[in-house]
Amino acid sequence: MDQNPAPLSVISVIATSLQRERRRAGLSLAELARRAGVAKSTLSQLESGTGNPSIETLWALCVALDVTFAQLVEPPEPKVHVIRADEGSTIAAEHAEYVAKVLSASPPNARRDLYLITAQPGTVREAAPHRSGTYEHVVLSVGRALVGVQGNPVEIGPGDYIGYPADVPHVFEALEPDTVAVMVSEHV
Amino acid sequence: MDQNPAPLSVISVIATSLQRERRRAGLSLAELARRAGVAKSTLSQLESGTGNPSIETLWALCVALDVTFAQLVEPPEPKVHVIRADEGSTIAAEHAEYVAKVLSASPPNARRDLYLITAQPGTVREAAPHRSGTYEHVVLSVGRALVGVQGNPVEIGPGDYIGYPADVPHVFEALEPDTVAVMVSEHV
DNA sequence: GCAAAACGTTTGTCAAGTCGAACGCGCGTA
DNA sequence: TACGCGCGTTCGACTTGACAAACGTTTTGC
Repeated sequence: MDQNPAPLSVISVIATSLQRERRRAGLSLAELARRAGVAKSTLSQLESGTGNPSIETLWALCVALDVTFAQLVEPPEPKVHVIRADEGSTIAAEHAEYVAKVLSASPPNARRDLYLITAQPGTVREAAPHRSGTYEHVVLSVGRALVGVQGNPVEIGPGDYIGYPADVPHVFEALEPDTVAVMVSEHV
Repeated sequence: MDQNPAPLSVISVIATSLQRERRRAGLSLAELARRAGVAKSTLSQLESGTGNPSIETLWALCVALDVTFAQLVEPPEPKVHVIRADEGSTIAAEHAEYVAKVLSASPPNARRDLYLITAQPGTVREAAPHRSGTYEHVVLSVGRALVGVQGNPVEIGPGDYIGYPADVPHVFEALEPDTVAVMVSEHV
């Protein structure tokens, strides 16, 4: 039932993240333990990958370190990445009237995806609701479009921004040829 | 030792989130417990706000529910939001040669910010490194620009995308008048 | 209408996390 | 050199979470 990449490594990820964030904050193990209100022995075990912290313990450490929960459980991976306008894999709809290019997906723990959308008028793209907690941001670059939740879309033009919950039916309808937009789809 | 706003509420948030996501998935308490490999008594206690789950337990539930960690610890708040091209607060640099408009900030637990950038040629915007783990995505809409880490920027044009770590010095230099770009700044 | 099953809760036992204290280590100082 | 301080680790006792089993309740099916 587990094909996930990190069943028990969650602990080791937290171990390294904890140490990384603690040092970034310039705190000693004892000092952080004091501020978070946990025993330094506990913190020592966590950073060494031993043990399986409770939520309250981890939360106290998050608060003391001023970091988010996700910062401790998701490993980083920073690299410069360029995708030219004529490169990248595109996700075409039925016709070539709606083309979405994935610029930056968010594996493995989904968070947000970044798309470049090129759409033609004449067809309405009705998207089924995505998973709960999904929210989409759209910035229109070229053209005009009707965007938003189904039944109450908003017309936007170049430079306009719209954000809307995407866990309900929503639409994207180009009103001019070669309408281009940048879309960020994120999971809460 | 706890003055934080949510010492035990973390548990209650998880309790409600857990039940919400479980029902959204159409699973019974016993069924979810079976899939996640945890005792249903444990799950029952968690959903009732009793107890303080360990990371491994919560992780198993996240995997079984196919949700992210953040989905269980952060309450949602979905609303449609529109910012017209001539609206919104802008962050101007020295002159009017670089204008960044905040489209979507990410309070309170910083995650990602969404900007619309309008820049003029002639000045190089050199940004100091942001907090560790920050990564920026840029999609160019109009014009041309040199973007990327300092010392090794990349020239991009309309439709081009570039992502780069922003916890090191980086630059944004417009090469044409009225260069427009969408930028997503996110914290890992 | 009753038996069988499923659901969610409660209880008791065992394992494990948390804590405080003691320990070894390195460093600055008298 | 010896002392004191802070660091991070290890050890024993206590507390608590995870589990399996039994419970009462509701729903399904014969």
